[in-house]
Amino acid sequence: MALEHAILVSLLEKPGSGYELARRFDRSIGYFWTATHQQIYRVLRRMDGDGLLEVREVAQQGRPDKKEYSVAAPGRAALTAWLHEPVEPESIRHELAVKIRGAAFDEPSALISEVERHREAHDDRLRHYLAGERRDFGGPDAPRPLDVGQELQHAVLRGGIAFERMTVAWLDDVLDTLRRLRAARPGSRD
Amino acid sequence: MALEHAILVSLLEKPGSGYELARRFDRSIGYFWTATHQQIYRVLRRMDGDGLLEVREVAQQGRPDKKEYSVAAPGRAALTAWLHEPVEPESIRHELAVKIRGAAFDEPSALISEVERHREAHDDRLRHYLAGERRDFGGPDAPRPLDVGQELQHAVLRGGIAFERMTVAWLDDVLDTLRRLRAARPGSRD
DNA sequence: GCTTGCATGTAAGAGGTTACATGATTCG
DNA sequence: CGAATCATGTAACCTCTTACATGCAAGC
Repeated sequence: MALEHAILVSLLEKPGSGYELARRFDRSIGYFWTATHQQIYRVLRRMDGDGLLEVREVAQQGRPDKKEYSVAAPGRAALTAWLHEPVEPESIRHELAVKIRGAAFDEPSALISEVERHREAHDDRLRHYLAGERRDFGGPDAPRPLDVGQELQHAVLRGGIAFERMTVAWLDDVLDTLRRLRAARPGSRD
Repeated sequence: MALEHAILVSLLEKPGSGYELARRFDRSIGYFWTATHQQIYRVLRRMDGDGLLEVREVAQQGRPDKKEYSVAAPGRAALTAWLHEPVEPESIRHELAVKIRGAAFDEPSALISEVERHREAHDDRLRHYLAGERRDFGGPDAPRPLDVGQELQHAVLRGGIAFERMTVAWLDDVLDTLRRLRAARPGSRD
């Protein structure tokens, strides 16, 4: 049910339409929770039916009309209740790690280009996060004072930055390992 | 479909029953891919139906009989095909990060004990991984030579270690932030 | 006698992905 | 004139979780 809660947080930060939420789930919120527009529309309708949200039809010029959602009192109460109940620490799911272990049953060096691709993707994300940090928070050591919401958003962003940095370093380590294995068995091709 | 591939990798490393696989998914393989026994039994039956696996009924004494699965030639081919096709770099899903951003709309200090709990859980996992590394690979700088499978398993384990270490450090950072926010607003209770 | 471990499953439901569908406007 | 953006949805399908169910053996 975490999508529901992520939507509540996002709408409390700023009301918006399903379309706008879908775009946020490609960016800021999406750094730690993803969702497609189909899923978002479905959940919004359910949440509205449960009385957690308020809808306002907004007529626009030059654009289709939209439904602007905001959080109703019961929605805020639901979020508070969730914040006070413990959630289990999750384990990650990393498909690439499955591939790396699987490479032992194929040609390990054939994975090099795939791992390089992932390394670049994570490095891109890292640079993107760092740019966002400079833009929104004035760099890693923000000039205080920021408000509570900004402080917490910055703390979450620092987590994203730490994750991407760690991942890039680990994938470099994996690439070293794969190249060393290739060098040790000269019979194999890349 | 990554569960299918994780099962193929695990069965190539060592054939076993559904029950044994479920236990592996609580440990080694489970560090980067989780699955419950219900899911595993269902997928095993499907994979067997697709001809990817071989089954052998093993009678045991003092224990129920079991079905020992191993990878058939088409299963190995399916794994190889998957290894050669690119997978998309995944984004993480981190429920706790949603909570941290949501805390702006509640009492941020109320999250402290929850974050502490998660920090301890990740620290436990870290110590568990480090113990496994010493046991199975003789520590971070393994005395070479290990075989290819062990090298790759060690590389994946180093990723798990890096992830847990990064997470513990980040949660310490989050705790600092939450405590600083509490100190700045003395009216709030914990 | 009770709990834990071994071993396998069914059933229902929630959550998530992929494909398809529509229609207006703006920009190159 | 075609592609991209804004905006909302349906339908089918797959995956994953949770609850329930069974039965034997070993150890406390």
